[in-house]
Amino acid sequence: MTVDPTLLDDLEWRGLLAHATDLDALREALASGSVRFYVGFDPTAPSLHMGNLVQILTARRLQLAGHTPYALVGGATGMIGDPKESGERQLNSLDTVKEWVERVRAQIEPFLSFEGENAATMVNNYDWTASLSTIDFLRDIGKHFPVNRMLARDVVRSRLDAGISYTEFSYVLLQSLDFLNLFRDHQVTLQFGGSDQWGNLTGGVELIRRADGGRAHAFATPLVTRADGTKYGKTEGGALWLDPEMMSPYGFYQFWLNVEDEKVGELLRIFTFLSRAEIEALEAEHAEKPFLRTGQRALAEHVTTLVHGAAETERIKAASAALFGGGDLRSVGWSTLHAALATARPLLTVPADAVPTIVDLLVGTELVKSKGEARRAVAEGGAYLNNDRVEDPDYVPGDDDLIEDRLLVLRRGKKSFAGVEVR
RNA sequence: GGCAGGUUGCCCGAGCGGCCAAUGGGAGCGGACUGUAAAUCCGUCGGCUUUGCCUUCGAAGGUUCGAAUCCUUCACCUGCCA
Repeated sequence: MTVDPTLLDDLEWRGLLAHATDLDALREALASGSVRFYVGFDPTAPSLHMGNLVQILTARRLQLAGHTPYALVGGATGMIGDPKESGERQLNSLDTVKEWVERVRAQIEPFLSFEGENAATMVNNYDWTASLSTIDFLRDIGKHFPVNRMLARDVVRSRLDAGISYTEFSYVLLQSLDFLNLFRDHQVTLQFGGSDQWGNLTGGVELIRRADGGRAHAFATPLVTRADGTKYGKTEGGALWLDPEMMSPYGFYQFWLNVEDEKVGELLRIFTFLSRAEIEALEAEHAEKPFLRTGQRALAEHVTTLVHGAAETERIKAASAALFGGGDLRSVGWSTLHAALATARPLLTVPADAVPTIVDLLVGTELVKSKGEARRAVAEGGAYLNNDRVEDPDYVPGDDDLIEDRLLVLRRGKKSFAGVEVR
């Protein structure tokens, strides 16, 4: 298998190397042939999200460069829980973890190739962890972990006041054991993960050295944050899920389209497979004519295509054009408009002989959470019917408001649309 | 173990018997400006059958015409002394 010698430089240029063990040694290893590497995903939710996508795409980059992926789902580690600063995790039942493992597995698979010389392999750490005896675990693994070192880790230290269970404290041993097992049984010599995983990554490298005298490598990808340094999804609607049931592909596309100017270049590097030349061209164009939002459009299109496919992305682009086009909605055409609104969120159907007030429609379409909020939206001038501001909270749409006799387009603020079908 | 203090809306944090759905800041939301960006300014920010009513100020009781504010018990947290 021939490998792409420029891989590491490309990763570096894309800003994907936040931390790494000896870079020169890693460069040498990657140049000498197809390296077996692994990246793990714990089933902490029914779906992976934007943060995990960084790892998935990075794994794909390595595979495209000729290296051999082992994608690990954490059936075992998901039962324990990686310590996080905000506090102790709630343990999930075995059934829940098993279900989530399958969902996560299905989300990863489309991004990797399971054929050819460097075919990917899926593994589940439950397979080699579940049967491990406590005695063996403590003797063979635990002996290599000095508690004083474990206590010095940032996450652990940050939890010492609030408290941390022995369960979570032990997590690093399990993840390190994964690396050791894959090293022994599959000659896996590289692990990467998010920068919050750095301690766990080096834990594995160190265990391999202590237990087997082996040499392994690790690197961490950066945490993707907003321009002001806060986490994406932390404050607003929640995480950016990859599952279309948990986050509509339309909402997913809109997220990328609305990214801040100063983040576009960085995100194009991390989340697309566009070449360096292509990205630099986009950045140049964006710098010159930022109002065209060329970078955001390219970003939204490419990432949405990666996650939801080209056909879905085309539908979303058409929907976005219809809703944000700025022209007369009546000229868009019923079927296009209907599809566009349905893409944004489920349509509300109301009987023609009992059309509710604008306030009730806002609540019914879930554009607002309560009637109070709906009244406020109207008072603030943030409620629109067919792109015209509505000022009377008791307004009841009449026949003249219907587009092609059966459709109402509701809008809350600048960006949130909902369709109402009258029949 | 002793002494002192704290627990308020999404977060931080005022209030210390009626004028309190509760000051202020942040986040969020809306408007203006713009480019479905950022910054800025303005507004808004528990619910409802909305000139009023209902549920909120750690939990449960109590005092009072009336409590987030006073008393009692309980739970948790933080300082100081052992």
